[in-house]
Amino acid sequence: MPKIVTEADRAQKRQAILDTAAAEIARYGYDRANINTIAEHAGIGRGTIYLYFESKDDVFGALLDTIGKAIDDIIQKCIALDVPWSARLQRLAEEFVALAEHHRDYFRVQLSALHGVNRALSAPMSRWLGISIGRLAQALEDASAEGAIASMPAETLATLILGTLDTFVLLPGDLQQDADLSDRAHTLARVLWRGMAPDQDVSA
Amino acid sequence: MPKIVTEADRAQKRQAILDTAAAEIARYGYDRANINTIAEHAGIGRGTIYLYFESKDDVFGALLDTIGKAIDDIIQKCIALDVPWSARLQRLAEEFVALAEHHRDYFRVQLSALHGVNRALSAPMSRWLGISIGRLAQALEDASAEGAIASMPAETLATLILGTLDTFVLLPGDLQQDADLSDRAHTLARVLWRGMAPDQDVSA
Amino acid sequence: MPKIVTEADRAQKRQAILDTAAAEIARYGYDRANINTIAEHAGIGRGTIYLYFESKDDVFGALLDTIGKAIDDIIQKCIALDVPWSARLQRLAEEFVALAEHHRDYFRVQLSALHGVNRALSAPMSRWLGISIGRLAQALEDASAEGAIASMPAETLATLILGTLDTFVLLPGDLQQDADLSDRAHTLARVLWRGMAPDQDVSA
Amino acid sequence: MPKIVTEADRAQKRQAILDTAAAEIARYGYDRANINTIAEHAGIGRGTIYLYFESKDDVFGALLDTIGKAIDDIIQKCIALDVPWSARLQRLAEEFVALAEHHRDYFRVQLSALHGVNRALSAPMSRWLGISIGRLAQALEDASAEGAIASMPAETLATLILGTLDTFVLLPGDLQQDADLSDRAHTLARVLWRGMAPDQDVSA
DNA sequence: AATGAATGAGCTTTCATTCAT
DNA sequence: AATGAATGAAAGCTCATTCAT
Repeated sequence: MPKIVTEADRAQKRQAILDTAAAEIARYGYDRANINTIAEHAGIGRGTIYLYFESKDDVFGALLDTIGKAIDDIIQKCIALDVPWSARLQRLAEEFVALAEHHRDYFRVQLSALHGVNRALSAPMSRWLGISIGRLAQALEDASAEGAIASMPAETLATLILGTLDTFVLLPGDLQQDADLSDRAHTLARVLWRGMAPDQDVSA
Repeated sequence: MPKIVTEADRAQKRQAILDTAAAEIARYGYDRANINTIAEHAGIGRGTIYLYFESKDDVFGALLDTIGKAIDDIIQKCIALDVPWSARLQRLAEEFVALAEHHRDYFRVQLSALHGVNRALSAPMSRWLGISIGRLAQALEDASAEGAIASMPAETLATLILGTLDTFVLLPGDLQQDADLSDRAHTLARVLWRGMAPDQDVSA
Repeated sequence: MPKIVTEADRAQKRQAILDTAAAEIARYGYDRANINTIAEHAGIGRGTIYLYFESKDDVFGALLDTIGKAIDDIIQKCIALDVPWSARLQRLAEEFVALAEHHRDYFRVQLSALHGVNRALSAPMSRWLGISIGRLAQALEDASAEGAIASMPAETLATLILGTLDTFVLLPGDLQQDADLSDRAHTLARVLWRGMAPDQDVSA
Repeated sequence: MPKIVTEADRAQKRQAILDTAAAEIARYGYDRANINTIAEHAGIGRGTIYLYFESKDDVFGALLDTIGKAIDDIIQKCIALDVPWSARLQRLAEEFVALAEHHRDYFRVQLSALHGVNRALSAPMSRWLGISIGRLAQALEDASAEGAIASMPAETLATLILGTLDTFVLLPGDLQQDADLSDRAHTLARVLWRGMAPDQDVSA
């Protein structure tokens, strides 16, 4: 009788590979992260990775999907909150910080994809970011129509917000700045809100 | 009889190598940009690069210095302007856009260094960014003391501004958004200014 | 309670594996034919093959025995026929063509063994071919003594006949020549017979 | 000043690689012949092979061209001889034997290509063989029209002759038969000639 | 007895770097 | 000073084989 491997076992191992890959990519960048090391750190054989993924690029692609989705989930959740926009921004910043604290690798990999490697690989990441930006832009447009925020080009504003958040959760660490990331997030949310609040309302 | 090569010749060839390297790295990322191709495109022999640089990493390091300095020059110039802060921000954004238009490669390489490759290589870039941020933070601190801008943690604000600018000049292109970059820069400066203006003054 | 597997079951499964292996090897050559695919096409588990054979080479060896024996059987049968040598040659060619039509894979594998792979693997095939050639040479020697064929070095003649037949049943297909294989076999037998007939008798 | 490498130097090294490759392929077959070993035996670095050839397949292709051409040259030369066909056959057999003695590897590689490896690789060899067979067939057709040989399907006869020659120069060695190859060639030519001579003339 | 997930040796290929010229 | 032919370490990937179930 064959060894029985449930779908859940497979999914779990797959995730373990992705986690290890994320750590490696975060540390060395995509090109230098190597399959041998990933396998070793994941505690599995070199060939095993190829039972779960078609190629190194496939590992990367799966990883980007996981990450892109995780970030998009945050966007979706925050813009759907039934609170004032200033609070939504606040929450958005907090959620990014939380994700960065649990999965700092995610942002490293995301930015590595956007900026560090060849075009082919940046495509999946751009796709997710495009989706998230579109989603946020739509919400901002609606808010603007209701007078909840100042009147501004929604897509530009959405790009600004998400681009800023992505960069912001990593930069302080990279630059070895020591102030607390949550405090920084608070400042960030405050500046963003003041920047986009309707003219009569800059409280926050 | 040794060929006579003036210091100016050397500097010029060195710069030519750096320019070609920037283009290659911007296109393929650091790891995939290859020395053979760089030499070929620079119109020199493969070995010649090693007369001007110690290694591929050394080329990269020199490039990052050039870029870091170019950006730092912009910061220095803009914060020294004798105009209101709202105008300085405006100018800063414009200068970034101008640099991005003349040397789009620079930002690609900068972000590739910060996010795409291994830590060792990101160090020189971080150093320059740290310098620029420190410089801007100091100016913001002074402005804050004079009441020219709202009271906020200066380093965080400086990090936010520069991080945002860096990302912002590339993201729209990457995402194939089609609005004009200058228009976007205008919006960006406006949001930033509103975000950091003293409470009584949010005009811009 | 162990599953009951009769000797006949074993033999049958063994043969199924050999047949599948023959097809794979014929299509891709020995080295590129892979055990995974063979198992899959044979409808059994990957490890099961190793219950029937020691290794990939062992599968190949067993296959070559099957093939070598099949060809040797033809030789034996044809030289034992109670008809003139011209007719025996004719029959030999027909039988080769028939085998090639039912088991084209066999000749592919045979030639792959003789010419395509390493020496170790060609040994079993050479052994069989040696046996067949020896058998045919003996018969030719006898025929020569009786004056039924021209006087010629028997081993050389036997090698010529079998070598020619082996090659001949595959070459036209490989070269995409379109004339009928049976017609070709007829011509082949005729040429061979004329070539070896006693001087006074070149009819055929 | 760059190292000066003449076209002749290049051609010579290229040929050295091909010779080594031929030996390796002859010994192990295409798939098991490996670039590492070829480089090692050729006394050059692994990467150097790739300065002369695009890939392993390219090495193989170049080799097949060399071999196919060498054999085709023999055909061309022999059928152009101004001697009776019996002598041309004799000469053909001798030339094949001579080539086999100087370049035994060639025939090994040729047959390895035809029979041992995947279709893609057998294509170039089939092409050459097709050319040679076409050439010989045409000459036989003419001879037949003039009554210099018996009336027979020319293409089939040409295939038979070349297929037989190819196989024949290797088989005795493979089978460790010890009779002299030249003697064998003589017998082969004699049988072939008797087989195809016009009816009134079977002398040789 | 049968399975197939897991393994890792071994392959082809790339490319930063060296060094004879 | 300049070159580019040569190198070999290192990477991604395949597949015969093992072994827990």
